[in-house]
Amino acid sequence: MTNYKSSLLRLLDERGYIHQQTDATGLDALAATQVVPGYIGFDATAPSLHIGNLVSIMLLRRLQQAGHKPIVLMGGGTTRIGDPTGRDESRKMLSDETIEANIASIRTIFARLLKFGDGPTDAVIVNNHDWLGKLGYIELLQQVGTHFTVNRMLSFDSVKLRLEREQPMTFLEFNYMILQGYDFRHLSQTAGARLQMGGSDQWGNIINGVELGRRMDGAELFGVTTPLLTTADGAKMGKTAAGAVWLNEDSLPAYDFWQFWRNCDDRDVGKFLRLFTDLPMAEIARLETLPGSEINAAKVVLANEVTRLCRGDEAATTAEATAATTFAEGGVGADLPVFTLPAAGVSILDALVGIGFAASRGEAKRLVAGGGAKIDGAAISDEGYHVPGNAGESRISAGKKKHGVLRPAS
RNA sequence: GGACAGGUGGCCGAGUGGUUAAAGGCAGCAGACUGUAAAUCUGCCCGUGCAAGCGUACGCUGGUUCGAAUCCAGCCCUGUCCA
Repeated sequence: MTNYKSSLLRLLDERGYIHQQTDATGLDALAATQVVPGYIGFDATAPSLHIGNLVSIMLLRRLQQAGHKPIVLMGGGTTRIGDPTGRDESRKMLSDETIEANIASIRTIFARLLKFGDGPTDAVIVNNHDWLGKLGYIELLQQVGTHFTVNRMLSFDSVKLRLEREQPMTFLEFNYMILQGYDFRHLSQTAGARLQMGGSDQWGNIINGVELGRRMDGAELFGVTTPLLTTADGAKMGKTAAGAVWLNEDSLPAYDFWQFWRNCDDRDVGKFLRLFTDLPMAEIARLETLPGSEINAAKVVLANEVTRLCRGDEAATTAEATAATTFAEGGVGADLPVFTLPAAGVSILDALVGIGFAASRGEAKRLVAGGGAKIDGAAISDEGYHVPGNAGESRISAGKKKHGVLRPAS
């Protein structure tokens, strides 16, 4: 399976993007001879995509790098349904305005990672609400409904697991896979799409589209899924203390984004470098085999590269500088969160809450009691400690990784 | 519409009248050890308060009781089977 003719599959294979394919040799042959328009669908449930989506986004980037055409499908229509895959509970219904606003916000990340335009390999964005929204129910049933059997639909994991666990699944959600299948068929007709990609959990949905295209139009469509991205200790990727690792700047500051990568597990460094950076394979091979604590240098490279791609050069440079100052010198970097001290000063508890290191005063107390609260590196063990408002700038820390600046109100 | 089972803290899941802010696990936070890693060990893990305490909390509403997550009634929601 490793002797691919096409640069596309060689690239995807060596960087670890391929989990399953519908027809590896067929796709390989196609990609070796012509430009393949390929798409990935993205939900619009939040105003930003997160790290879990980054594999898919990078996959589109690789597609373009290999000389093919990426199509970004925004799920304006399907988000109104809610993908039941991997979910035990029905998703909350989102208003149309929210969905449209989310789509507008999400688009910004693609602009950084893909080249858009009118050229043959330039990326485009489409919104499936444009066609799904117009679809009549009778029309859908006639055209598409005849190609799906309920027997088969029930056999898909997304449905089967719900039923086995005796969890509710609404008819609305049950239809999700049909609409996603319809998307593929529609894009193959209107945009020449031949390939749909997605996470491994999308396998069933992708297959549906491939088969629907064949049955309705006799089209030869392909599907590729990426491995489910987990961290080395098996947890689902993309969670930090603050929640999901968002790709958009307004959802997660660049410094925190940078820190996420800097703090990754040793064992994930190589995998992440291959998936999320454009560094040459030889360089990655060198970095990931750095022995012992030298691997930290590779993590810095990883953090820099990914931050650069997703947030821009300046964000990466500043974040790295901040980290260097903060951790190596025990100082305060430009990117650290700032809490402005009132003239009268505040209690240590209010300072911790104010800067966002503790969600409540109770939590701040526990932090102090546990010895995790520090000012200028010195542990504060008295929860009644008062931070003076006129003693100059100081560094406040919660644990070893969270640092911030206490700045007097000039 | 009927019969049965169920709805507990971020999640899973114990708990059938008081000692239950609610066992245990997961996730999370902090400390030790380290390399801003992993593993391991320790502590914490609803809010408020220095504290005693107070306020909230076991689907919703009402009731029984000195006292209810636990008993009763009605309602809402979910599952299984039946119509």
